[in-house]
Amino acid sequence: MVEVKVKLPDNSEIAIEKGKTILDLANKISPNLAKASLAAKIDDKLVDLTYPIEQDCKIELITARSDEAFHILNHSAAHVLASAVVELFPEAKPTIGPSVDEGFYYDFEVKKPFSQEDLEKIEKKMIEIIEEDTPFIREEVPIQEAIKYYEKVEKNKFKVEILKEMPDVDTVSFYSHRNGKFKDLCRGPHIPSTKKIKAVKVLNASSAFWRGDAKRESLQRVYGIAFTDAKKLKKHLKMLEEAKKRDHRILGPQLDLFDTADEWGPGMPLIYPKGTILLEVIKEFWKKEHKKAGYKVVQTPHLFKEIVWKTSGHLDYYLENMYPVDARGERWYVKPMNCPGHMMIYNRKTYSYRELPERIAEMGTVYRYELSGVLHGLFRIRGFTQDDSHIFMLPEQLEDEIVKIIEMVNHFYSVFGFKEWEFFISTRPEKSIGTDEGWEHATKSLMNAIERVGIKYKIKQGDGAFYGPKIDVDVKDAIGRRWQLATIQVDFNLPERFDINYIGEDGQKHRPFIIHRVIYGALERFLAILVEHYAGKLPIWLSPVQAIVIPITDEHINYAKKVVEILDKEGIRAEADLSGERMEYKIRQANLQKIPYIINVGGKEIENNTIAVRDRTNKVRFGVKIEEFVKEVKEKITNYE
RNA sequence: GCCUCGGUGGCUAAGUGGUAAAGCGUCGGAUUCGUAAUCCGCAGGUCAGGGGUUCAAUUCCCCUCCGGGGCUCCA
Repeated sequence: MVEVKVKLPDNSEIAIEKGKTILDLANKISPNLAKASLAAKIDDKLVDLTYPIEQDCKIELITARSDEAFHILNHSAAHVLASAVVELFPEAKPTIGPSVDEGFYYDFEVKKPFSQEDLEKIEKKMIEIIEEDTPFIREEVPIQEAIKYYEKVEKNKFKVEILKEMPDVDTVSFYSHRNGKFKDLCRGPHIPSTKKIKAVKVLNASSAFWRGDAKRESLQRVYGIAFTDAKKLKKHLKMLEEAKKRDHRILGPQLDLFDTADEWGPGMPLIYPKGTILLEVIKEFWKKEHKKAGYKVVQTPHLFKEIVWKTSGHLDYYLENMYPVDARGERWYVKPMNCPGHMMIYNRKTYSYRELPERIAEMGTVYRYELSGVLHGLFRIRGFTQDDSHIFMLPEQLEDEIVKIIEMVNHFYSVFGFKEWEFFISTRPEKSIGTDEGWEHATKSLMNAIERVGIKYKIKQGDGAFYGPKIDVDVKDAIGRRWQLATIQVDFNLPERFDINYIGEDGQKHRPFIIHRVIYGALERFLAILVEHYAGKLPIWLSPVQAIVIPITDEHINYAKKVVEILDKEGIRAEADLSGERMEYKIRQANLQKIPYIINVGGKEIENNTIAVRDRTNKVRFGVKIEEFVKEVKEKITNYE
C-alpha cells in the first residue's frame, strides 16, 4: 500500500492511501467534518470531495463556514435551477449559469419569457430536486464527443460555441445530478449532493444577451440565491427588504430632499432646499479639507467649443454620451468631464519643476447622455457634480501624492460614518497607450503608496483604463452593500493631447505625471448613498433640520420663535412648527422627518427659560437650559456626529 | 439602446366594455391641547399621451413617452 502525506491548514500532517478521495480523508479526520464538507482545495485548487489524492499535497476542506462555500453552493444551485427549468420547459436551452456575489443566475434561450408564476413553479421544482438528494457526479469527456453531444443530442448551439472556443483542451468535464437525468458542461467543483443546499430562493427574471452582446440572441436570465442554512436566507431576504425601505428614491421625496424626474427630463433630478443644505454641508467639508491639503479650487464653464473636445479626444471616443449645442452656426458641447478645463488652466502659464505638484480641484457639474435603461434614482443620472481634481507632478512625486490622497480618502469616509472600505489596483489592459516604463512606474507607485499607508488591497489584473492604472475604493454601507466611490487614476493620455509640460532642472520641457481623482464620485450619488446608509436618519451634522421647536399651544408661539432665533444664531439649523395641528401630531411628523432634536415649549419652559428636548433615543429631557443644549449640539456638529 | 414588467388625483392604491372606491397629504373651518396621528368640510383625475376596434374604451389592440428589474456602456 502506497501512502501519501497530506498537509492540513493547521500544519499537521496526515497519511492516507494513495488514490483515496478527499472525502475519505475527511472521514479519517472526523465523520462530522466529512458531513460538513462541501468541496476542497488541493494545493490551492478548488476540487470536488471525490477528487483522488495521488501525491503529497496540501488540502483544505471547504465547509459552510469557508469563504468559498457560498460560491460553490450557489454554482451548484444554478445547476439545480437549470435541471428544474428543462424539466418544466423542455424546449429551454441552458447557456451559462455562474455564481455571483449576490447568488447565482442561469441564462436560457426560451420561446416565451418566464412569468412570475413560472418562477414560483421553478422554485418549487428546485426544492423537489434538492430533496431528491442526488449526488453531483463528474465525468470527463473528450471535447469532440462533448461537441457532438450538444450538436446532436441536446441541439444546443450555445454550448457548442463555448466548447469550440476552448483553446488546447482535450477533455472537458460534465456534472450530472438527478442520477444522470440532467447533465451540464462545467468546470466544477460542486457540492457532493443536492441536499447540501439548505435554502434557496428564486429572486427574479430578466433578459440578458448571449455573451452580453446586444447583437446576439436575447436570453432569459433567472436569478436566485442559495444558502447553507435557512436562517441565512431569512437574513438575506430581510436585508433585501431593508434595502427596499432605505431606497433613496422613496426616502428622498419623503424627507423633502430631492426628486427624480420624468416629465422634466429623465436623469435630471431636482434637489430641494433641504437636499441642497445637505449638499452644501458636504461641499463645505470638501472645501475645508482641500484647502488644508494644498488644492487650488477653480471653475470651468459648462460648454466648450468643438475644438476643445477634438483635442481631448472626446469627440472621437465619447461623442455618444455628449449633449451637443448648436449656437448660431457653431457647434458646442456640454462638458461630460472636467479634465479639459483643468488642462487648459494648467497651460495658462509655464510651470517650473519647483512649482509642482499643482493640485487643481473643482466641484464640476457634468452632463452625460446615459442610456435610458441605466438611469436609476440619484445613483445613475445624466447631470451630476463631481468632486474632481487633477494633480500635475514630477514622476518622483507620484507615490507621495497618492499616499496623501489615500489618507484623505480614509479621513473622508470615516467622517461620513462608513466603517469599512476596500482598495483595488487595476493594472494595464490589453488595449492601452503610454510607455512600458510609464506604466510600470505608475503601477508601482500606486502599490507602494497603498503599502506605505499600511492598507491591504486587491489587484484587478488588466482592469485599468486605457490611459493608465488606477486605484478604486469600494465602500461598504450599513447593510453590507458595496459602492465604488473614489477612483485615483494615472493619466498618460491628457498630457499628450494637451501638450502639458513643465520646465525641469535641465531647462528642458518635460511631461508631468497627472492623477485624476474623485473621492465622493458624484455628489448626488453620494447623497443618495448617505440616505440609504443611514436609512434617512442622517447624523446631526448632516441633518438639514437639526432641531424643530413645537409650541404646545398658540400662547407659546413667541417663545418658540425666540428659541429658534437663538439656535439659528448659534449655527444650529432650527425651525418652528407653527401649524394648527396638535402637538402630538407635530411630534409624529418630526419623527417621520427624522429630525434629530424635537423641542417642546409650553408654560413651564417659558417660566424657567428652558426647553424640553426629545432626541433620537426618543426620551424626553425636561427643563434643559438653552445654553446647555446649544453647547451639546455644537459639540456634536464639530465632531461630525 | 435591447429584453421584460408596469403607468388610475401630490403619495399609497381598489376597480370596471357603460367615463372611477378608499386612506394619507394639501387647503379651509372648529379645537388651544404636556409628548408618536383631534374633529368636520372643500378642492383635486381628459385613468401617461396618440391612434385603432366598438353603439360605447380607463378597461381590448397598436405606437410613443416615462418608470421598475436586468443586459449593455462607462475615453
